[in-house]
This record gives sequence, structure tokens and C-alpha cells, in this order.
Amino acid sequence: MKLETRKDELIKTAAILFKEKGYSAVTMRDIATAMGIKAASLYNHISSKQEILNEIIISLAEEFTKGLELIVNSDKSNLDKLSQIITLHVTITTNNTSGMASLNNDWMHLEDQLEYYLELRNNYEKTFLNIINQGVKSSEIKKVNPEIIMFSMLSTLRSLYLWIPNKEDSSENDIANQLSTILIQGINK
Amino acid sequence: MKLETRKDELIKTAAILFKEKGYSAVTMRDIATAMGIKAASLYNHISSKQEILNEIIISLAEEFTKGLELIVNSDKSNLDKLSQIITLHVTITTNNTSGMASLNNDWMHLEDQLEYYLELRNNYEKTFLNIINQGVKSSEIKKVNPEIIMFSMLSTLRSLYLWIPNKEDSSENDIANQLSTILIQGINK
DNA sequence: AAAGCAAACTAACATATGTTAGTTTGTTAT
DNA sequence: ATAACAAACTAACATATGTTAGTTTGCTTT
Repeated sequence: MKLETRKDELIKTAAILFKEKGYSAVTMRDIATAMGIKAASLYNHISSKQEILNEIIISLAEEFTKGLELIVNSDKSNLDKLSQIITLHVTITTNNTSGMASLNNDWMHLEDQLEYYLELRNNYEKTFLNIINQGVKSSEIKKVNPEIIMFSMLSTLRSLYLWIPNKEDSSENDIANQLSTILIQGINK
Repeated sequence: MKLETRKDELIKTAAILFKEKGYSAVTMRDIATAMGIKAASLYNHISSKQEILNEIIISLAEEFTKGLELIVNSDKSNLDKLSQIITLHVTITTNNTSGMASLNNDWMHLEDQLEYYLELRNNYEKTFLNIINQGVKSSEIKKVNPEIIMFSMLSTLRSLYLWIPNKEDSSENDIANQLSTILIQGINK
């Protein structure tokens, strides 16, 4: 684990601001002020505002892709795989709440990397949907429209960044378990 | 039902653009171009960019508040009330998909009306949570952390604006019913 | 001591952006 | 015909914004 570079600090600071007001509403001067330096000095570490967004979003998207790869290639049941996906989201979100805000809300401001991002996202959703479809086929999962199931699960998982910061008392495992119960077993007693 | 004024058209156009890129990234010139006029002409109908956002968000927030009021004062079971909340979200979102994007993503750019908006939202969540708590007390609902239940349901309902536009084949009722099944009964067979 | 380097600075730029002022145009009501 | 009005226009402005150029500062290594 390398030491945190100045560039890393910059990106972290930017991500916090992006979470609060969105990429477009945050100026280079805002980021600089938050770091206690002048806007021009930022360019010693990054080449453009765009690059900051790229770094935040792409690294997260790749983390999700790699995580899902491991899950889908395991020999667990389909419901267990869904539980593991829930854990994946909880873990990544816990470690980078601010970045997740950009991933969810500012991906459309990617430029050069937009196409690549969309490819990663489409593949992720395709793989996710596949697990659900197989679960329906093997009668693990109810016969409800699989796309609605995925949409519902993903909506909750993608919103975790809003909610996890308020739950510092609960452990990662605790949150993942409770979510699995709700999302898979439902709330009806 | 009054005829649609030019101001209404303006707000509708703006909402569509706000959904695509977010409030901050959309310029008055963007909105004007989309309407086939010049930016300065917009000011014949509104007094500022801010006002557009206010109108979009506050009217929706009030619609939710009124809708929930009716539901909470009915004599249905708590699970039925939750189903009705799902229907409320599906209905409002179907009628104003673009506006829902601003409500979800650009509320922090409200200025004068921010405080009022937050008051409406807090009350909404308090009332929602109350229904869940009573459902747990009356043993209709599993003993899982009620806040996680609300968070999970609200995340899905708040994301509907992203997904409903792709489902023009399904009826409102159909979507609401399937969502009720998933969110309340779970997906486990 | 000298050289190298990371990281800050000042000053300036071209462009983008929200908004105002005053004017023109075309339709509707008197 | 005339007055009134909604809704568009042109021109301009002050300010905000991303970025570049060139310079200074203070470690660290030789």
C-alpha cells in the first residue's frame, strides 16, 4: 500500500465536494480553497477538471466489474450470489461514499471515458440480470419480471452512499445482512 | 384544466434538459435553443433560472405531501398503506418523469425554498417511518430495522424516474402491483 | 554547495454565463 | 383604426470559470 500522494488527496477532496453539489456546480477554485491552495496549483497534480472525474468514476466502475466477476464464477446458489452482490455494494460504498455519489450522478459528464463507462455498466447489468434469470429458472426466485427485480435491487444498492454515512454504528456485515433479508425475503411477516 | 401557458412549456423543456445533465450544467441558452428562441426571451416568462427549479421541485414535493396525507388518514392496514404509497410514487413519476429527476438530484440548488423543501421531505419521511413502525408493532411486518426498510423502499421509489420511461408497454397498475410484490413479499419463492 | 524536484505562487487569458435594457412584431380587443 | 399585450428580438454587462505561463520556495539527494 503506497503512501497517499498529493493527487490522491486532491481527488478525495474533489469527490467530497462533488457529492455535495455535483460535478458541474463545483469550481476548480472551490476545490483549491478546500485544500488551502490556489486554483492554478491544482494543475501541478492533474491536467484538467475532467481528469478528476474520470479517476473517481472509472476506478469505482472497474472495482464493481472485478467484484462481480468473482461472484458470478463461484459455485454458490443464485440467491447466495445475490447476497454477495449486496455485500459487494456495501463494501465498496463504505470505503468511498463520496466517489459513489459521482458514479451515480455525474457519469454523464464523462467525455472521453463515457463510452467505456457505459460498456462496463451494461456488462454489469447484463451479468446481474443473468443471475436473476437463472434463479427464476431454478425456482429459487419468484416469477416476477426479472428486470423489475434487478431495478429494485440496484436502486437500493446505488443509493447506499446516501445512507451509509449516517449509520456508522452498524457494522458492514450487519448492514449487508439486514439488506439481504429485506431485498430477498421481503418485509411481510 | 387551464390551457398550457408559455411558462409551462418553458418549465417542461427545462426539466427535460435538467434530467439529462443536471441543473448546473444546463444554461439559459440551452433552454432557449431547445425552445427555438433566444436566452433573453426566457425572461418574459420567468424571473430567474432559480425560479424554474423552484417551480419544478416544490410543486412535486407538495404533490407527494398531499398524497401521503390521504393515505395515512385512511383506515387501511399498514401493509395496504405501503402499497398505496408505492402507487402514489408510480403515478406521480409517470406523469412527470423529468421533474422527478430534478427533485432527486438538484434539490440542493434550491436557495430561498431549500428550507421549505427540507421540511416537506422530513415530514414525509417521518410519516412513512411511522407507518412501518406501526406495521412492526401490529406484527404485519418483520422485525428488521424500520429505517432500513424505509431506506430500501424509498430508494427504489425515488429511482422510478430512471426506469419508467423504458417501460411504456407496462401499465401504471401493472408496475405498481409488481413492485408491491417485490418490495413487500420479497423475491424468494 | 549544487542540482533536482515537488508544490506552491501571481498574473492573466479567453470564453461562458445569468441577466438587464430597450426595441420590434404580430395578434387580439375596443 | 387604435390601443394593449404577449412574446420575440438585439446588444451589452458584469462576473465566473477553466486553464496557461512563468516564477518562487523549500526540501532532498548528490
